Amino acid sequence: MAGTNDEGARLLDELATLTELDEGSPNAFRVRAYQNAERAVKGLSEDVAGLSATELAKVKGIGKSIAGRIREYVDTGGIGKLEELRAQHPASKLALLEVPGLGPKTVQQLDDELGIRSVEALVAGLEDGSVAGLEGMGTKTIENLRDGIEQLGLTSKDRRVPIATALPLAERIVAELAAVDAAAQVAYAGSLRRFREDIGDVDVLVATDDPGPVREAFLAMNDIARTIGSGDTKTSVVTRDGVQVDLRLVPPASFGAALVYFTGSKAHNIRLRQRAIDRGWTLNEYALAVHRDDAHPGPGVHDDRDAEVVAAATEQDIYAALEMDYVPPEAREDDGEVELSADGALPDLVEVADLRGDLHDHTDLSGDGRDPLEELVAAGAERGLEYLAITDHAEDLRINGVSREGMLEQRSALRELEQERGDIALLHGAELNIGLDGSLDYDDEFLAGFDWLVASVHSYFSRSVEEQTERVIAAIRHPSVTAIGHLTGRMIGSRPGIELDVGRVLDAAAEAGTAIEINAALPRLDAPVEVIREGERRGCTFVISTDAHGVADLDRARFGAAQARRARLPRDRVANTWELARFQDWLAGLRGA
DNA sequence: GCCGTTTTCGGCCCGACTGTTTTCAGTCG
Repeated sequence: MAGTNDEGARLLDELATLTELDEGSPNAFRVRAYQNAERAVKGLSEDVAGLSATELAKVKGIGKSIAGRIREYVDTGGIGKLEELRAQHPASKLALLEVPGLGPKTVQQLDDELGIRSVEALVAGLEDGSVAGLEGMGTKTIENLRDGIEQLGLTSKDRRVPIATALPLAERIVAELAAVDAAAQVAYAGSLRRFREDIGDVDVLVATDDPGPVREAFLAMNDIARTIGSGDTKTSVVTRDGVQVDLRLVPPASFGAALVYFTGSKAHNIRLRQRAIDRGWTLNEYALAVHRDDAHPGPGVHDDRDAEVVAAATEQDIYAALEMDYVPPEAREDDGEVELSADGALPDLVEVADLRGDLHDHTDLSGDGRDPLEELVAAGAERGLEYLAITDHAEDLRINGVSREGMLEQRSALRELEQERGDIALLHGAELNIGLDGSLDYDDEFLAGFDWLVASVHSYFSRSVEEQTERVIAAIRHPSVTAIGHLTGRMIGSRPGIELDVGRVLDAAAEAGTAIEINAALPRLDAPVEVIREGERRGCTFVISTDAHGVADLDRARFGAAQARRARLPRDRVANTWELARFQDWLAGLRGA
């Protein structure tokens, strides 16, 4: 899908970094222009290869010059300007920007005055004292650079933590701090709150008038290995797992403004501030307030008497003041949501409470499930589910698949249980294994006896795009298959997904009516956001499933809803938000067709 | 380098922190 767009965006990113170094300032407007163009290219649904320079220049964020560079890349495979910059600033010099405390100015100074163009050369310069001779290099700076180099790779910005690690950590910290009396409100923010699949560091925000006890409670937590720094408003630590956590302490009246600010994304915030400026206001982490040039309170002083506050206490207040619909954190990436919310055109997005059914659940009948049928069903009913599909692994999965006899026994037990309870509709299903050739477990007649069938890939992850696409499409087109489970099979941070021709797969799913699962397990979050978006454009139906292997897993439905919001998927495209009658009608049509 | 119901020039988001200086530059998020 749009391979040239990905590569084009990557080249623009490199152009931005090299230009930053070349211009010596991260705020050089040319740098931001490249970064904006990069995001514009990423957000395009068409392939840049098919667009003329004139068409490209019409895209917001891309002007005449960058349009020309993109065409140059499409036509020749490279960009002259980029080659030029690469020659001037070798990759080893770019790596210096990764050293904490080194920015473009200092990197250029090191090169100009000492010819230092790599981390190795910097280490040598620190050893022999030549760096210490530079202007502005005091003993503290030298020490920080030494420490920074040592930490490279440990807590550097490049180290990405999978959401499955970061989110439980953040929730543990939030729970612990919420128990402190002085903490009025506690939340995690940053890219984690935006539900990115991997994050750099964890940001935790606490509203308090009395920072001392909050900070103490934080520093006393078991998870913490060492403290990087601690001030009145910010404390940074590294956990035993090597995850950096920043604690931010803000006045309660500013909590909403701080939450917006620290949730980001940076690009989204810039758009909000622009809207503030357009209205004669200014937006920062303390408040949305009337802008006054003559009333600069000075650094560190934020006296509300000096500025007329328009909104600050809640995020909702701030968005409302900016004449926007509230934008859920997952959608704050500045890829169209600002315009949509300003126009009142954001689609209705999925909340966990909208999920009436769960359609991928394992009991202890298959080897990897933990809880018996009765307990899982009871737990589903307790959580307010109106329908539940039991989908144990079918016989092809050698380790823990279920025989025909086992399935039939489960079916009668399930029908009986449904009658007895009367408070939840039960579907008898299975999770089928998609073989390398697209074949499925059992035979067609036996498959037709199930109410709901999820087909998923569990093996042969490294095959050609063509093979993978064909096997998945074969499963999609099978008349008894109702959904495709964890489409790519990826495990975030540890296993890449299978390579698919996503467009062909999604078109086949849209045509057959087979639903695409949004698997809510944090290590999976599969289908990925880009695939969901593409599927929405191509007319696919989705289901959000917990893939529960035990009662507790039912609670991760909220992660599936978050993934759907991140993809900005309209609620009505998710079949398990539908009331039972509508869901059953749809299912009957799907299986009868 | 991009953009425009104050448009073809003159803007471009905002503040904290650090270290090094005595009023600020660079870095970071």
